[in-house]
Amino acid sequence: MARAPQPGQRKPVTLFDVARAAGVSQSTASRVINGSQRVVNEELQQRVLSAATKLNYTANLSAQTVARGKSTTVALLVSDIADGYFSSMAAAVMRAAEAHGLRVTIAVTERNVEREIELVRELRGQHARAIILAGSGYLDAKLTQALVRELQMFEDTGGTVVLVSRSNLPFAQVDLDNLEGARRLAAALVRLGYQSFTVLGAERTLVATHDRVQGFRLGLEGHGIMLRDDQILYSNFSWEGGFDAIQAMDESALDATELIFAVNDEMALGAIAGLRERGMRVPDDVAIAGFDDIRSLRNIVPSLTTVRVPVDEVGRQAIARAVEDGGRADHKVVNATVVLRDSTPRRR
Amino acid sequence: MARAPQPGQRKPVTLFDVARAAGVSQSTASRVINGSQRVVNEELQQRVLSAATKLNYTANLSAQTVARGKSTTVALLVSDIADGYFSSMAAAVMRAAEAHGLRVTIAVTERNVEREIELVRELRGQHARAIILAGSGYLDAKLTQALVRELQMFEDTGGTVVLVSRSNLPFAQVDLDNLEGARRLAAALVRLGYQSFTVLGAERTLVATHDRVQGFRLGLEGHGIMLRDDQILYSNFSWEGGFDAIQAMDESALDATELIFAVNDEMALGAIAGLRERGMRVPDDVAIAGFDDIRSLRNIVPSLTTVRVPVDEVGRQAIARAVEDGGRADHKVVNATVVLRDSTPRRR
DNA sequence: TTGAAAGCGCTAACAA
DNA sequence: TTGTTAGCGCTTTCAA
Repeated sequence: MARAPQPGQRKPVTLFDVARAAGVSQSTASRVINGSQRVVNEELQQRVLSAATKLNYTANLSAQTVARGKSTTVALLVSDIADGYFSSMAAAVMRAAEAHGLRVTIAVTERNVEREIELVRELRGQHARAIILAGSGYLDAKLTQALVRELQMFEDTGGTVVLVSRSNLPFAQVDLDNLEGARRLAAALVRLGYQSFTVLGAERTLVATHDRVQGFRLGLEGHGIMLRDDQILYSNFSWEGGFDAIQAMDESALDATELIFAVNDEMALGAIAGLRERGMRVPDDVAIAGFDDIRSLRNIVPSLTTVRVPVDEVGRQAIARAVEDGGRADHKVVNATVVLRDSTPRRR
Repeated sequence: MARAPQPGQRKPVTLFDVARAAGVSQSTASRVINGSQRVVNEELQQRVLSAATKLNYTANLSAQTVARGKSTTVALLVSDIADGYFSSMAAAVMRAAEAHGLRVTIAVTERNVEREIELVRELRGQHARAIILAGSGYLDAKLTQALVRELQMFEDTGGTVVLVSRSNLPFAQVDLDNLEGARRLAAALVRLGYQSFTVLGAERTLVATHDRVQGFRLGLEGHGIMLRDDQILYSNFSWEGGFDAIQAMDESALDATELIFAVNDEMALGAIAGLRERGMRVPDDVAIAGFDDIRSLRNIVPSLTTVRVPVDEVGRQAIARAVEDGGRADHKVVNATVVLRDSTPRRR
């Protein structure tokens, strides 16, 4: 039953009101305003439109969603919206979505798979058109299984799942060539004369960082340099992770390192802060490289060598996958390109 | 009429299905699951709950919104989600919202009032519980008027409008003490020995930046230093704005400047890049200070003097205003605190 | 305490 | 081309 409008609250103008004002049926008004295939008489069209304007009508999205059984909203799941990488990604996805007349709602997983699963459940209830999962992407078999189940249920009810930079799951994907990017970076650094490395990895269970570590290792091996396991330090996928990892390094290991590769820029920046704290200069005492090319790098001196991820392209591709409903398990790889800067000068 | 489910698509489980499985009426199921005031028999309660779990039921939010005539979603309007200030604000608002069981949808205005107005219209259609307007806030009378009209219509249909750091409109507000913060910063800088200043303002029409410029001016005047109009440079409220402003400064003006105050950190960082380009060092050749204390400042060397805006507190206050429906035109001021760092060393 | 039934605003199949 | 009407999934009043 209708609840009584609160005192001081006006009932919103509905399509019914518009139809009455224009002297047509509600269906005709619907056809004119929210555009169906059917064609409507020019004059009625005008009458409806001007009635809508006069009454200041706006469509009730929820009602449309209920009636149509599907919405025009895609959900973007990120770990942390305050992180430079994810906020750029969000901006890119929103830009791309607009071109398709889609709304984007952002949800934050806080790097927590349980929460991720819960969010997917909620989004199923919201009839989201698609879910774009950016970031995280754990290798943990059990949790992944639960997540996959939930995602599958989402697709069963008509939604599309798009994975960004996280592999091995049976859904549409936009992949970064993390492996190739890191491999080429390693090769370029060796060519610059670097010989001894320390890698700052993130949680082993993260697919993307795993690939970046592997790629870097392969790149070195391609030039006959072996990366020992004790030259890989695992930490959190964040600024703090990079900072802490450096703080925890012992003196001799640090001294033996010519270059530190952090699997993402935030970690690299944290590492730089950590090095500064320990009285070491970049690149004089140790060189450093990151991955992502986040926007805030433009403020860093010396400029940071990194691998650029074209977020705009990633956003476009993610939305493209989200709207093509046929493309289940469709796969698209976006290239990442090495950007050499001052933090890794030519050696000797 | 019901559309036929697409091949391969399962119809989502509805409350009706749950009720039938539990052998109760739909109303009872509704009361159990989506909690009304009414009390339900313990045993039925269990039956409904277990049926829901077994069937993997999730409520259809849109349907709830339609039936209830109001939603649990608050909308956050920001200029640019990739901007460090706004993405932190978004994170803070989302955190605060969760504690109240509210969803947040983020919309991007691209610093465009027309777009802002359009978004508010849409949100009225979506029955958003509240709209939080962060950033921008123009002084332009005509556009502001149109925006206010739209916001008023939003409130007329039962929503709450919350303005963050933008004044003089008849809605609930969370205000930063931009004026006081800037005033205290100026005072602190004079005490450090600075005497000649250049201010990088943003579009004159932005309320927040206007207050920051005024506050800074007042702070200087308090110590007998006058800020001439030609010592205030107006530019865009962004990194590029700061960069460009410095590029455009003439040599003599730059030489005469001991300290540059940019009305936000992004501009300050842009300005630093601009100075670097012109071969000037910070703080040796010129000191610099910003406003906001955005997260990425932790990567900046020398560290940047600024005025800290406690975004978490702002987010909490904004959500608090959003939920208390009585509080129309309620007003809350959040303090900003001066943080002196290496970019403004003691002079002489 | 429970259920039947009306209604939220909108869409779409069907008949005219 | 237009209108009538049933229905989307849910809430809530009202009567039992």
